[in-house]
Order: sequence, then structure tokens, then C-alpha cells
Amino acid sequence: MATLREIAELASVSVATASRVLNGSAEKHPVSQDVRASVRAAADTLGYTPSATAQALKQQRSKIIGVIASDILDPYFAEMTRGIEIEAAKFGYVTILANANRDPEQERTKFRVLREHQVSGIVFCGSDIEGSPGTAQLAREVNLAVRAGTRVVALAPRGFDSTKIVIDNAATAYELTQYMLSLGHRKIAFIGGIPGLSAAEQRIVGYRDAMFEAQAPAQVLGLTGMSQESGKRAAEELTASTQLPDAIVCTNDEVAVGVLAHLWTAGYKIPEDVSVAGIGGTRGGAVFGLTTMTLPLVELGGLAARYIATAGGSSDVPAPPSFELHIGSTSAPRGQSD
Amino acid sequence: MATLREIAELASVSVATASRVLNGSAEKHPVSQDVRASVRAAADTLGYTPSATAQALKQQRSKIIGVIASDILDPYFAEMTRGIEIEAAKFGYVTILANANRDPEQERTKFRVLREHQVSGIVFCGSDIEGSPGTAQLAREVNLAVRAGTRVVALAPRGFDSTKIVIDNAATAYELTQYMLSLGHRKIAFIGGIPGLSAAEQRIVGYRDAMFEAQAPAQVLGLTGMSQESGKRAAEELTASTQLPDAIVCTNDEVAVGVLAHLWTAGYKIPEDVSVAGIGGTRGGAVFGLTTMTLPLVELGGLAARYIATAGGSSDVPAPPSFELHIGSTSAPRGQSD
DNA sequence: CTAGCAATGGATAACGTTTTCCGTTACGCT
DNA sequence: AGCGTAACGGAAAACGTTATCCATTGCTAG
Repeated sequence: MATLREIAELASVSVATASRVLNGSAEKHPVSQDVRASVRAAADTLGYTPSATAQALKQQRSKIIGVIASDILDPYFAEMTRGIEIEAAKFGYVTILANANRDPEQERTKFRVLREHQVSGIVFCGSDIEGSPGTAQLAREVNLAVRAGTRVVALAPRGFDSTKIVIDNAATAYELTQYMLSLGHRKIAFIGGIPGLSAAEQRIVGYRDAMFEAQAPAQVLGLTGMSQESGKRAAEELTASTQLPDAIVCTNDEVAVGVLAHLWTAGYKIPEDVSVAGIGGTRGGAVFGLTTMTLPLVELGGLAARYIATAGGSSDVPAPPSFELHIGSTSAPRGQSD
Repeated sequence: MATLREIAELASVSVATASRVLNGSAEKHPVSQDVRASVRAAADTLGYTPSATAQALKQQRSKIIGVIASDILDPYFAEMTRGIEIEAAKFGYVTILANANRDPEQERTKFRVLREHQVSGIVFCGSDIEGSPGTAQLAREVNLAVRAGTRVVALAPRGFDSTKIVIDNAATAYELTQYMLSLGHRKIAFIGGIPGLSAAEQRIVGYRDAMFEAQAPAQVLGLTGMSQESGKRAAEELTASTQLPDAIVCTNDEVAVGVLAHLWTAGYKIPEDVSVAGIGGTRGGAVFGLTTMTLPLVELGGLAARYIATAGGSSDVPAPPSFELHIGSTSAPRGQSD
């Protein structure tokens, strides 16, 4: 790979000048048109590719955003990471993706590795698992980093002192449940979640609140998982019992699809026999016409990326202020499975 | 962030020694136990984090693997990237993920950006779209890089002079079709693909071959897309026509799920009314008991990662030999939708 | 007794950039 | 004429590592 020095030599200018022409600061320090042209020509003939590594070392900041996703195969997080990547690219940033398999230990090691790579910031996609062994340890480490100036943003409820961009999970579930109630359903079951997973627990809270208000009997088969398989298993359990509910609200689209899968193969009609709803509005449920609360997943990711890419970038704020942004659930339920 | 110099100072040793203790080469150049201990202690108190950036600059090779995926939301590629990430981590590598949206232009820009980051190698997940404007240009650029020593591996049929690890798509589709035939189905339709997409076209070839051999009438609704939505639309078209086939073979699981979705909502019974099969064996189809050819997607990714992480690493091969690895379709179809 | 070697530690030159600090012009103004 | 000031261009010091060469010691083999 051609270096600036070689370019400079070929164009008979100094490396400083070559740098100014090829990478940026030609405004701060003017370079004549002639020189510019010859430098660019030299760069072309030699096939110059700037070394992002050297730039990062010099500037103490690589144009990389680290992403730690709870489960990369879950469309919920996949959408977020896509949002991050798209927005990051607009700022010339690139994303390093790490999958944590919902394991705080893995999150911790990935967090470290990402920091070693001098990333501009780190985004956590996915919420806390309270009570899990590594959770507190991770939080301590993250908080230390945040205080040291590392830009961290959590796209979910997290026990970090970092910037957070979170959806109001309780409100979302509340609205969805209300919607199902408004359709005339009374017996509405709730399925899904993982013990200690804040986001999931908040959704159960929202569901309970709505049911309580309507004086309808709540039935929570929660904490059964967040995957399609877990949804399927829970649905099997439900259909094995004496009486099917009028409707099933699921903690996310994946679980809902699993429920749908079982109900369908068991011969039930949706929504005639039972209504099913999910949360997320991911591509996964779209093809089934799943009723779901559409969440701005891609936009959330974009927000996170933009925050990292811009905060303290050209501005002169040394310590980017951590803030907490709550996205209300503004979307209305949509779909045909209700 | 603490640097080696600070550590060295605190431990009253030279940076060289600190480097030797903290990062690696303590075997090549021995360091006494006492010194080791004091350096490590210093590193601990100062909270040392090695700068991957500086290491990369010095060693002319970052421990990063670049991944360019055709469509990150398609489980087929998501599985591959997961395989890459898992295996890469074992070697202390990290992956930069870039989504190309099946667009050669985007692949090209991402390829450039990745190279700027001095990645150890680049993996393409997804095959060529022949005839597309940017394809030839991309190939030229990639080949140039390969010749210059960049390690590139394509996890799909590609017109690159790079290492390729490809599944025998024709054989896979052939086997699957034969299996469906062996079940007694005669009228078997094929759905899915994108014009110019080599992998998809190969699958059609395999299907045709099997049907021809069995003297069964082939019906290809190919080139309708690779997504769930496209599968659904194609299925709609199919059910609108006079007569439903006995079975439907789809180009991948996503399309198959889309087909399933339509058939189900339209009131058909699977597999009583019509059998459905996909290719890939991704998590997407699992919950529906979709009949599918399980492909070693994760393993493929792992192979690619291992190749990049190891080739020319400690060995002294300067130019890693490009090779072409064909994975036969060894798996048998599994699932209940047939 | 001494050449030679293993063990250990240090200095220092890179790696490819960016950026600050200094020249040198040339020009416009008093 | 004198001088401030843009407009340019270059030299060189970092950024944090690693690796190559040297220096010192304490041995052991001849």
C-alpha cells in the first residue's frame, strides 16, 4: 500500500502537504491548485489508500463504533444494528459488531476488546439481566470507562451511568393490551420474557396495568424466553390447558411468531379462534400480518450512531454529557392477527 | 488510558520490557519472574489497556476481519457472520460488519473502507449479481487487492481470484428435489431467486436436472426474490392459478417461510394440501418444522475466519495461496412440511 | 584463564499520520 | 521605504507499539 511519503516523493512535495491535500485540512491550511493537482495525480497513479490505523493512532480516535448486541439473530437487534451501521456510514464511520449471547460475561470481554480498538464509542443493544453474576461487574467497568470519557450508549434500560436511549416498554405493552381489550377480548394471556431482563419485565408491568384497569383477569406465562422456540413451547402449554384465551400478547415478535407457528400447526384459526400480538414491528412478523407495536428500531440505532459520531467531534465539548432519552410509544398497533 | 510508557515508568523498567511482559513475546525474549510481577502490578494499578491501534500500525496488520454481507437481516447470512465472529474471537480477532444490501456499488465502497482499516482479511457473504453495473468494477478492484496480498474469501460463487468456500448449490437443490420426488410428488414447483444471482441460478439448475431425470414437469417461478415477502407474493400467484402443485421447493428458507405464511392464511394444510421445502436450515424455518436442506452456514463462516486469522500468521508464507473449497451437500433434508 | 553462550534488560528506530511551529514570498497599505 | 499579513510550503515531533540491535552479567567448556 502506498503511503503518504511515497506520494509526497513522487509529487516532490512534503508529506505535510500531501496529507493536507489528501485528507482534509486543506481549508485550515491552504494549498495551491497546482500542488493539489500533482499530489492527487501521484496518489492516483500509486493507488493511495489512507491508513485508518495511523490516523486513529495520531488522532487518538478511530472512526469505529463498537456494537454489542444481545442476540444478533433476533431481528429486533438486527434492525438496531442496521440502523447504527447506516447512520454511521454517513459520518464515515464503520461498526464493529460483537454478539454477546445475552451473557454479561461475554459483554464484558467484548467491551474490553472494543476499547482496545480505540473505538469512538460503544453501543449496547439489549437490556440488563439483573441478578446475573456478571451484571454488576460489567456495570462497574462500563461506568469507569464512561467517567474516563468513553462514549457509551445503551439502547435499552441499563444500570449504566451512560447515555441511554430507551423505549418506554411498559407504555408500549400497556397500549397494546388496551388495544386488544378494545377489540372486545377479555381473557388475554401474556407470553415471554427472561428472568431479570428489565425490558421484558417492564412489558409485563404494562400488560398487568392495562388488565387491572379493565378489571380483566391477567394470565402471565412470562419468563419463558424471547425466542421463537420459547414462544412455541409456551403456546403448546397454553393449548394443553383447559381453555384457550381470547388473545395472546407476546413480549416480542419472535415469541409471537413461535406462538403463531404452534397455533397454526395445531389447526387453530387466527384471529378467529385466538388473536395474537407481538411487540417490535420487525420484519420477522410482517409476512404473517402479525399484529404488533411498531418500534423505531432502526431510528434508535441511528440516533445512537449519530450521538457517538458527532458528540465532541468537531465541537469542543471534552466530556460529552450523558443523557437519558425516553422514546414514548407513539405507534399504533397494526396487523391482521387480531 | 494508560500507556506502556507509564507502566514502564511506574515499574522502573523500560518500555521494551513492559511490552514483552504484557503483550506476548516473553518466550522469545525471557523476562525474570520478579520483573514480570512488578510490571503486571503496575499495569493493574494503572488499568492498562493495550492500544490495538498502535499494535496494528506497528505490525502492519490489525486483528480485524472485515465482513461484507449481502443482507444482514437474512438469517442465511446472519448465521454466517455469527460463525465468523465466533471463530474470529478464538484467535483474538474482531469483526467489522458491513451490510451491502445486495448492491455491488455498496460492496465496493465498503470494501475500500475496510481496507483503509488495515483489516487482516475480508469475507464476502453472498454471491455475485452478474450483469449488475458495478459487478465487474468490484471484481477488478478485489482482484487487484488479492494480487497485492490482501486476504479475501468469498463464501459464495464469485467472480473473484480470491479464496472461495462455496456450497454446491446445484447439488443441494438436486438432492432436495429428488427427496421430494421420492415422497411421491410429481408436480413440484420452484420458487425464488434474483436475476443474475449465481447461487440462486445454480439451485434452479439442480432442480431442473432432478425434474428432468424423473421426467416430471418443471415449473419455475424463479427470480422473484429471496425474501419472505417475495415468497409470499409468489405463493399468491401460484394459488391464483388453476391448479396447485404437489410440492414447492424454494430457493431458501426465507422464501419458504413466506410461502408458508400465504398458504396458511389462505387456509391450506401443510403438508396435506401441498408440501413446502426450503434450503439453508436457518433458525427462521425451524419453528415451523420447515423441510429444508441444512447447510453448514456457521461452519462456513468459521472456516473463513480461521483462514484469515491463521494464513501467514506465524507461518512465513508471504502470499497466502488462494484456493477454492467446494462443500458438497452432505446433509439430508429434515422437517415436517413435506 | 578465556572465549562463548544463555539469560536478562535497555535504547531506539520504525509504522503512517496529523499538526504545530517556522520560513519564505508577495502583496497592500501607510 | 517600511511593515503587517495573508498564502503557501516544509521540518519535525508526536501517537503507542514492537522488534532489532547492544550491553551486561554469570556461567561453563576447553
